[in-house]
Amino acid sequence: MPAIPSPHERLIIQIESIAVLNDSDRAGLKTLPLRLKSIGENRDIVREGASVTDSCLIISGVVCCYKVVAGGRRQILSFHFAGDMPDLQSLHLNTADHSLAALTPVQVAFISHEAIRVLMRANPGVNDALIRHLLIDSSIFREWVANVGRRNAIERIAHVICECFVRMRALGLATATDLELPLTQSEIGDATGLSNVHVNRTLKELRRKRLISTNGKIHSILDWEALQETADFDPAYLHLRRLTPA
Amino acid sequence: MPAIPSPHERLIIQIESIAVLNDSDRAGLKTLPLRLKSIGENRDIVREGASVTDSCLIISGVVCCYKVVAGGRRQILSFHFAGDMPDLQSLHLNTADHSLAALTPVQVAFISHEAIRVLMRANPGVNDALIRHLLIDSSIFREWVANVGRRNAIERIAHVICECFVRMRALGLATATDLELPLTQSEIGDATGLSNVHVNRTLKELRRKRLISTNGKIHSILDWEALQETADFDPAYLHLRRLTPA
DNA sequence: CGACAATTTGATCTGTCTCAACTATGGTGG
DNA sequence: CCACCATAGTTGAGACAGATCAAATTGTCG
Repeated sequence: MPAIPSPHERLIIQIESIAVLNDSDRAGLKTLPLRLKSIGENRDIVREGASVTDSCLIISGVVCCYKVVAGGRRQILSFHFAGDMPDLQSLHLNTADHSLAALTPVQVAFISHEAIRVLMRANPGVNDALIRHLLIDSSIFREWVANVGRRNAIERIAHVICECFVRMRALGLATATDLELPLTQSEIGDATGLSNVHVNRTLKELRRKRLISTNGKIHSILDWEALQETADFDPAYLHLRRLTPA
Repeated sequence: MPAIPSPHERLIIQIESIAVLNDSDRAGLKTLPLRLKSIGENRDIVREGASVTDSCLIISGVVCCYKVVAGGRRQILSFHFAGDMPDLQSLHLNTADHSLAALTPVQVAFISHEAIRVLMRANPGVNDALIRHLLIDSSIFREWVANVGRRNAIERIAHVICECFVRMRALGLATATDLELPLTQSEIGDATGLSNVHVNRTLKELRRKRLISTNGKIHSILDWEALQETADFDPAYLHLRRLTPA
C-alpha cells in the first residue's frame, strides 16, 4: 500500500498518465510553487466571468465545471479528481467562461500562470504535456456533447460512470472493481441532462441488470464488459497512455 | 468591396479575430506551406481513428466535426468556416477522436504539423495565438454541452444560429443581417440532438416569431436582440476580440 | 433525537420521436 | 424543353422517453 502522494507527485502521476516526461521535466514540475487551500463542499472555486491569474491543481476531493443556462438550470461540463488541473485553460483565456465548484470538501493548490509559463518556456516536455492535457479536456467535452445529444438515459449515465472509472483508475484513485464517486443523483442528472427522478430510475435499472452496485459513495463495477457495451463506451477519446496505474 | 482573401490572409483574419499579432507573426504565418485540395460535398476529410500528420485550414465552404454513437446516430460537434483550423488539436493528439466532413463543396489547405511546430517554436506570438484558437474551440464545445444538455428545442436551434452568425461575422463571412448557412434541417438536428422533423417545426416557430427569415441558404436575422434572448446567447464564450470585422 | 439532505416510488403530463405521406425544388438526360 | 428522379422540406397522427409534481422513506450528522 503506497503512501498518499504529495501534491507535486499527484500532478506528475496525472501528467504521466497522458504524456512521457524525462527527469528534467519531473524536476521542473517539482519546483512549481503551490499555494494550498481547503474548500468546503458546494463552494465555487472560480465563478463564470471572473478574471483568473492562477490555475488550480486538485489534491483531494471531487470538483466539477458547470454553466447555468436561462431559467437557472445547471449543466455540469466535467468532473475532476486529484491530479487534474481543471482550469488550466485560463492560462490563455483570462475570463472564465464557466464556473468551477467543489462537489465534496476539496484540497486544491493554486499555481500562478506566470510560474507555469516560465516552466513551459524552459521545458519543452512540460510544455507539450500541458498542452496535451488541455486538448484531452477538449476531447472529453466533445464526447460529452455526443453523450447528452445522442444517447438515451441509461447510455448517458453508464457512460459517465465508465469515464470516471477509467480516469480515476489511471490516476490510482480506483481499484480494479471499485471507485469512490461521491456524486448525488441530482449532480449526475446535471451532468447528463436528465431530471433527478429519472436518474434514480435509471440507476436502479443499472443495478437491476447487475452492471453496477452501490454502497454509499462506493460504486462497484459488477460487469465491466457489459457496462461498456450498454454505455457505448470506448476509452480512445481519453488518449491515455495506459488504462491501469503504473 | 474587398477582393477575396488569399488562403494565408484567411488564416490571419481568423487569428486576428481572437489574438493580437505583430508584423513578424504575420510574416511567419505567410511562409506556411499550404497544400490545397478541393473536397466534394458530404465527403469525410478526416475519419475517426485515423492517424494525422497534417492540420487543415478551410479556404471556402462549411465543414463539421462529428461522432457516430451506437445505433448509427450522428452528433455534430462543431461547424467551421473559411479561416478555421478545425483539427489543429491533431498537433498533440495524433489519432483523431472524431471525424471531419465537408457539408458543402470545400477548399482546404493542408499544413504539416512539422511546419506548424517549427513556426510556433520560432514565433511566440503565433504559438500563443494558436493555443488560444485551440482553447476557444474547447470553450465552444463546453457551450454545446450546455446547449444540448439543458436547453429546449427553440433555444438550442436559435443558439446555434447566433453562434454561427457571430463567428462568421467576425471572419467577414456575414453582413450585419444576413448569413449564408447552407445546412440542411437534418444537419441542424444532428448538431442540436433533435430529430429533423422537430427541427422543421422549430424553425417554423422561429420564422413565425419573426426572429429570422430564410431564403434558400441565406438566413436573415430579423430581430437580433430577441433572437439572442430566446437563444440564451452570450457571445463571451467565443472570446472574440471584436464582434464585427476589422 | 431531531433536522435536513438524498433517495425512492407513484401518477400524470408533455416534448420530442417515429413513421408515413405529401409537396416543393433542382438537376439530368432523353 | 419537358419528364423524371433525387433531395430537402413540410405536415399530421400516434407513441414513448423522460419531465414534473407530490409524497413517503431512508440515510446522515450535529
